[in-house]
Amino acid sequence: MRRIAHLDMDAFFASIELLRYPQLKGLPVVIGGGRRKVDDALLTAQPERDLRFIPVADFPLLKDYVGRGVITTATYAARQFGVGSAMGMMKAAKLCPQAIVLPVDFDEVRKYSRLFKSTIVEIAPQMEDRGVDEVYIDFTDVPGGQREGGRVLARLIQKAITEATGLTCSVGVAPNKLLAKMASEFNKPNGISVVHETDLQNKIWPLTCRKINGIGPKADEKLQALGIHTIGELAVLTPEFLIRHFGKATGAWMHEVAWGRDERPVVTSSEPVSMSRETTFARDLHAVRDRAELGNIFTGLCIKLAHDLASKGYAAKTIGIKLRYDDFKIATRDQTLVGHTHDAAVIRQTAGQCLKRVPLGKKLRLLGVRAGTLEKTENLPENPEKGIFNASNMPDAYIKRSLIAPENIANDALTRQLF
DNA sequence: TCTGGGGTCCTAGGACCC
DNA sequence: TCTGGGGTCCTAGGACCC
Repeated sequence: MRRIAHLDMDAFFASIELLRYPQLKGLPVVIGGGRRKVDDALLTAQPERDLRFIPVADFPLLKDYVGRGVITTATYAARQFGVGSAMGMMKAAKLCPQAIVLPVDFDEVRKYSRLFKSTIVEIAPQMEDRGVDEVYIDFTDVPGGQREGGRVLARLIQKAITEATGLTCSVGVAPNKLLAKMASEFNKPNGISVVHETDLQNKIWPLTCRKINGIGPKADEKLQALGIHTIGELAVLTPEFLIRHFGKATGAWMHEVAWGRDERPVVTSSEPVSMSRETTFARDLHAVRDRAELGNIFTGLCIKLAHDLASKGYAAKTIGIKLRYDDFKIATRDQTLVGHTHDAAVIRQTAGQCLKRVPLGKKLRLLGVRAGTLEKTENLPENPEKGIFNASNMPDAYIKRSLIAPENIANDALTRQLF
């Protein structure tokens, strides 16, 4: 019988900090940043990390440090105050003034991430990576994986992870990934939950539709408008009805998941589809008035992206940009090249072409550069005509095929001058 | 005091090729 | 020459997830 586990680490980022600073145990702590700048500012301001154990309220320059940052995670003590991940840092500070703010230590997070995953793989080799703190594990063919519906193996893995890392995790075991993911939420923290097909009515159907991995705020809003709140209510609807309201693929999928059906395999390895770098500015910038600053940031992003690609051994055939305006509206443009590149100059030039096709009247909040249609560098031919482009061997007609109407390319003096 | 950064997948129209 | 259909690529936007 197929047994799939979903495992996620409990308050991963926060727990790592608590491990390092046990004196914070039981106190409300919010871990934030996301922006390197914030982290750097905090570390510069308080090189002795102990000095940072100051409540947010006593942090007069907080805004300068956290700026537009959001919370990555919060300890359970902080969550009591309604503080949660993805919340703006300043809002969290208001909700819980006694909270202590710490920056994310990404190197440390990666270290623990590798550690807990390698611990799992030694016990159960079929593991799917779902981010720094989450995995799926196929228990089906692991010795003992069927005992007590998977509970015995879950307990073994949980214990091994705690021994190796000092951290706790929650595990859900079920017939498939969909149900395993929901099950891992049932008993947090440090819990195990086993779900069988027969539990569908009593354990799954009472849950809100939002608990389904794949139903987000938009789909939920539509369902609410139709009077559907729980998964049980969703299960009653015919596929035809759902297809009428949500389209062919989504409608059919919704019906399947409401009945707890999911045949997706546990995928142990995959190739990246795209890589990107983006940054939210400390203040909104204008393409004309803040030209120099914007240009520097833009070039910096291209250089970082080129470095990411090269260091991971990939080259990209599609280069794109992403803008977020001050009103939070997003625009993207991309362009496909005749060959692949991981060269910063080529990326910068192509991304610059993209920028010419986007309205630049409004102030900008975010700028991003993206590389898509990736190929392993080692799989590309040596011949520069088809292989890897850099600034010196790039052909004049390096754009794959122009599907962009000329009138959509700004060619006025100002735009030419800018990019 | 609004709302980070890095991803995946899907849709949809038009171009283009056979 | 006309007509149509299928398949794939390119681009833009959007939903969703960690």
